[in-house]
Amino acid sequence: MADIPDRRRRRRQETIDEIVDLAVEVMTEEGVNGLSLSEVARRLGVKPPSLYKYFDSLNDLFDEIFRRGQHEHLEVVRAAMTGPEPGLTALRAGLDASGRWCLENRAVSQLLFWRPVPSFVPSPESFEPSREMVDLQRHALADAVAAGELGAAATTEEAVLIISTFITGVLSQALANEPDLPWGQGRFTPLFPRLMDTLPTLYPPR
Amino acid sequence: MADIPDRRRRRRQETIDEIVDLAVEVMTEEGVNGLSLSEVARRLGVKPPSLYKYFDSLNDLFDEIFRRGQHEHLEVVRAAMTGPEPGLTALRAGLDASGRWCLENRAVSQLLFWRPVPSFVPSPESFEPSREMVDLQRHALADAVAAGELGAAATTEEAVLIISTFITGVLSQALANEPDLPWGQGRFTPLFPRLMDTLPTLYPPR
DNA sequence: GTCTATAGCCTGATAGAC
DNA sequence: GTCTATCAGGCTATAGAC
Repeated sequence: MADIPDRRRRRRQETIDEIVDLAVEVMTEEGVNGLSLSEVARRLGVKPPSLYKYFDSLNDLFDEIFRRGQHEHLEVVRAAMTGPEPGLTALRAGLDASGRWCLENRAVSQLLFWRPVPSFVPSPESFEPSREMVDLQRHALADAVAAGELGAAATTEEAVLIISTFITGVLSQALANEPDLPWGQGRFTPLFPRLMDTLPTLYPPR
Repeated sequence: MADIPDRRRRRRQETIDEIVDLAVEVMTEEGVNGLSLSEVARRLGVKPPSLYKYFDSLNDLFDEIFRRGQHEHLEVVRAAMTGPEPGLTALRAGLDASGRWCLENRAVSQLLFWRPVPSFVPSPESFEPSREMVDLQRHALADAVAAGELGAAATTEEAVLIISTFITGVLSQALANEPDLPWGQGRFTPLFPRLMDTLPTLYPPR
């Protein structure tokens, strides 16, 4: 009988997962702030009040989606960067994986990177993965400098910002204008490799 | 007495302008799809049904905001490009004006370039200014090639896309992370000149 | 954990008097 | 052109029975 609490907790966790998945579905179809608890309840086959046993408010649900999104995105990028040769190769692999993930998770990406819901403010701890992300890129750039792929200036704040501008620009246009095409297809995402190729001229190794 | 219809029309036009201005205010405060006719009516000091004398539906109001936004943005860019020397200088002046306008009109920019309201589909004729915009850039690039500032490859579709990626990337990050800073301040918008400087290495004149 | 019931809002839109 | 009145529905969130 001692395992009954465990089973309960597991069931509860499964329900929470299901709610989050359905919520992401709704956001994808109706827009990020088209999310409503009632619609999620409808799809879960449950009445709206029942959801309040799992989330205290709509804002809490947003926060959980945000938190999971940040975490998943970070892990995808980290995984993609650990295999390949350090430096520029790893950096490109990571950003490539980021782009792919963002287009496979459009609604969540918009929540993470566009802030389309002014009333939703992510909790401070939700930002931790985003700091780690910058660290990953900084490290890859430092490796690239050490390997002679880039000049020393590539370890500045500016370099990180320029790289994130490349990926943000490509993704923003793809999400807005070609929302149904995966990474690598269409007019915009193929620009990314071309833009990354300019890094050695922006930060020439001496 | 023959001018009474004129005065009526003028009054009507003024009211329409006022509605649009208030709607943009609401979008700025509550998010693009936080716009509601009731809130506009409240601010106009009028009951919601009265607005239906001016717009048939919320969608029509969105469309008018979209149409005006496209038009105003195009004219701002065109004006900025006609003064200076043709070629790269004009191109940079135009994009600079575009960035400035977008940050001064954040909500409208989001409506124009991010499509955060899936249920809103702009009418086809609203897209005309956007085609003209591309033409302006194409012309400037052609001038730059003729002046020997860039290589012939700068007249390709790719060049236009890369330039729009630069401005989109910078603006997306500024709008999401530094929504209160004007063009030229903060961490992101100062990257733009730096990015434009890379054009001659991307498309080297021969 | 689920439900019904409900409070207390909000919304877009229409009909018809003035 | 403005209003009142109203429809018909949406929403978040809570209280309390089962």
